[in-house]
Amino acid sequence: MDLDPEMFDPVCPSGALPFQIGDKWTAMVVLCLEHGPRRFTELRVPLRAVTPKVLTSTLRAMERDGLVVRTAYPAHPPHVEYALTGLGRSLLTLIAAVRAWSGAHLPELLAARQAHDEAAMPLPAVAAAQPATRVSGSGPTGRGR
Amino acid sequence: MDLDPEMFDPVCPSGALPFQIGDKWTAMVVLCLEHGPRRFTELRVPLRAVTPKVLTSTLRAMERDGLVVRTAYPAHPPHVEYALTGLGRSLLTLIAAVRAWSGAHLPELLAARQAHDEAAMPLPAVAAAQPATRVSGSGPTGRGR
DNA sequence: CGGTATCCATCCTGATACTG
DNA sequence: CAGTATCAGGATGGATACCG
Repeated sequence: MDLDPEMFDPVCPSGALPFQIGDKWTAMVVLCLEHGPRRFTELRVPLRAVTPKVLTSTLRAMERDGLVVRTAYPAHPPHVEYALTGLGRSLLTLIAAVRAWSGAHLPELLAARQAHDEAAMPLPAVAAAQPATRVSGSGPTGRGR
Repeated sequence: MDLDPEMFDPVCPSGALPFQIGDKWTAMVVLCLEHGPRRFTELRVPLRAVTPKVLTSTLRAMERDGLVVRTAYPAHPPHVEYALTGLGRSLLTLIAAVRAWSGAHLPELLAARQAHDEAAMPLPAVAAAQPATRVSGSGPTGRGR
């Protein structure tokens, strides 16, 4: 009917963000830089001690996409600061929208997930206690990161 | 200064969406179902022939999270329809916000990326033609899905 | 039609250790 | 301090083939 085979841009599926922004750390880095520049080690604190390798690759990709600027002050010990660009700052409102959705709907999603999991895998003790109770559950559902 | 070590919820980093929603296909499935229920095979068309295995696991996870409902009509040949729930529909406005950001800023992001890549890796012919031109570029930048 | 079953290629992330 | 180098593990996405 109205499902167009070319409905989605192959470069940017669903008109969504280039995937980098949807990765594990980018949004968090943007939030960490919201109130001003931060240093490499400062960023690692709220990011639950993400390893330097991962933080480096995240920051490099963000720099490449014009979301942050890296400033190195020639000194010993080294001093490097990361700051949001205007483009990076523009993500703040979008991230706020995501957080608003989570605040409003995440509990419902989590409840649905829990109900689904419990229906598919009833407590063994209870299931065993009710001999003829039909289960009708579907197979293993597991997924979920 | 104000970077709180517990700034981010470990269950839902950055207050962002549970990761499933950020996966490769979920947002697209939501958009495909915007105007009414669709059948399994119908969904594969705009999704660029995603393999049945991947579409199945995406839909199962969405069902688990209460984003879609699956309805099977007992008939031959089989007839199964997927429809958005209220929760799934609530994602439409969020996805619209994402698309709006892309429309407004993606060109800028892509331009920054291209400029960065060209600066790091100038055309060999041009570079070779200018003997003493300093390059100063940083190392290999590659990433980018 | 609407899936499953296998196998496979990455990709991403992380732990650990070392350096200018 | 701000990274880089190496190695390893797991999850994701996909190709291909088969089934009720």
